[in-house]
Amino acid sequence: MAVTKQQARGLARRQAILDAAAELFLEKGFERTSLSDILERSKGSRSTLYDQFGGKEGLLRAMIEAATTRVWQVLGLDGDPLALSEEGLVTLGVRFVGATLANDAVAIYRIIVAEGQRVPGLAQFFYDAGPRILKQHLTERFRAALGADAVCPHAAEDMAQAFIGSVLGDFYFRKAIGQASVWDDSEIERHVRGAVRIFLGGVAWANRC
Amino acid sequence: MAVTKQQARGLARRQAILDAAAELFLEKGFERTSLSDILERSKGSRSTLYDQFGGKEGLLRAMIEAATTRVWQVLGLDGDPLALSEEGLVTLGVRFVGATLANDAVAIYRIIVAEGQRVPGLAQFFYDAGPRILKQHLTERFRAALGADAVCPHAAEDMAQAFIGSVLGDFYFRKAIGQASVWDDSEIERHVRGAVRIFLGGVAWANRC
DNA sequence: GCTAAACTGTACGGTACAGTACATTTATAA
DNA sequence: TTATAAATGTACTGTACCGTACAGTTTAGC
Repeated sequence: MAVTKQQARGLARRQAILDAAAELFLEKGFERTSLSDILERSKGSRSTLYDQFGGKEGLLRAMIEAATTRVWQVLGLDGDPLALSEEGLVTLGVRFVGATLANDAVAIYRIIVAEGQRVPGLAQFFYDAGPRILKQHLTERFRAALGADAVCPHAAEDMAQAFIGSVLGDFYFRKAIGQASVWDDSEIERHVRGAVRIFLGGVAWANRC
Repeated sequence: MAVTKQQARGLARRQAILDAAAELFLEKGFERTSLSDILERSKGSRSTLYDQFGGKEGLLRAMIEAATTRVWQVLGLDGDPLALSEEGLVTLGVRFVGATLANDAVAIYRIIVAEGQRVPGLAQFFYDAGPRILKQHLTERFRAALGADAVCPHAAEDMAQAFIGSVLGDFYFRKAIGQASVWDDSEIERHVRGAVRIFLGGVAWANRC
């Protein structure tokens, strides 16, 4: 067989440590989580951790790679054709904002902000596996929606960027610093609608109540 | 006299410690800066530091309050009347993006992201003294530009938020995680112009090259 | 010159924690 | 059954660093 039972046993312990690390890192941050915390929760042994990950930083890398993929694929927008209508974009925007503000996603971002400078490749991986893919995805859908009307080469990308930025507003900024962790759904929708109106029709449209 | 020479001497030492702390915290982050580092650079004494600030966390508070004010007042936009023209908004946007991406400002944000959860009031102070004031300022200027045309009560605020969000794009997000620390000015301007066009005329206008 | 405030310098207790070493136990394969 | 691979448990080392104590020195005010 491809994976022997002994190897499977190793993988199981690896996963248990990884799960505990993910919980604790996301909960308390990287610096403030000790290896003993992780070993206590995973029922694993110090030696196993070093055998599998080489140390605390290796564990961080492994955890970020797993968690980033997991958290951001929730944002994988379905392939429905994108209509450039107010209702369509408001629905999309509300879903996008909600998923982006998910606690786990923001917690990973916090860790990357704190450790990304120091750990080579961490920020790059995170960005490529998360936000970058999302932006590309949205760009493609805007390009399709524009269809033959598209003239300017950057138009679809600019649109995706403007849509993301204006719909998110400063919600993400504030959530990252731990301010007002939960917003009212209706407040988010109201904001998204305002942004979508500007996005669709420009400043003049923003004035419609 | 209001301040005796002895008190002045105290204030000078306080400032020296504060300056050194600001440099080191912004350079290496809060957790990774030791009091010994700060004392070495400020030529101060451990006892003085504890007399003046009560400890490492008190020093952080004092440093954040000083630095936030300093860094964000650079963004204090002048009071020129705001014209809702492409060129006017592009100029404003480029200046705004440049100031927001200043190394010191982003470094403070990183510290707040890392420590804001744990130190009560820190994030609140930062947000109120920085981003919040800026948003209010911009909202007022949009309200004035709209003048009597304004009908919807939230219009000016929505506009300010959408403008900030779309003009910033993901530059701030990326800079915060330490990715691509410097962008070409022309790239920023190109992006800002794309955002401004959408902002002014909606999606349809984004297609003009 | 005397007094008091402010600052200096250094030493040390206590603690937390990453990483290593190694003897022991458990599970798998032959 | 026996050999081997994998995981465990624990103890230990070395280090970093916050916070405190305290004796000594500089500086200002009268």
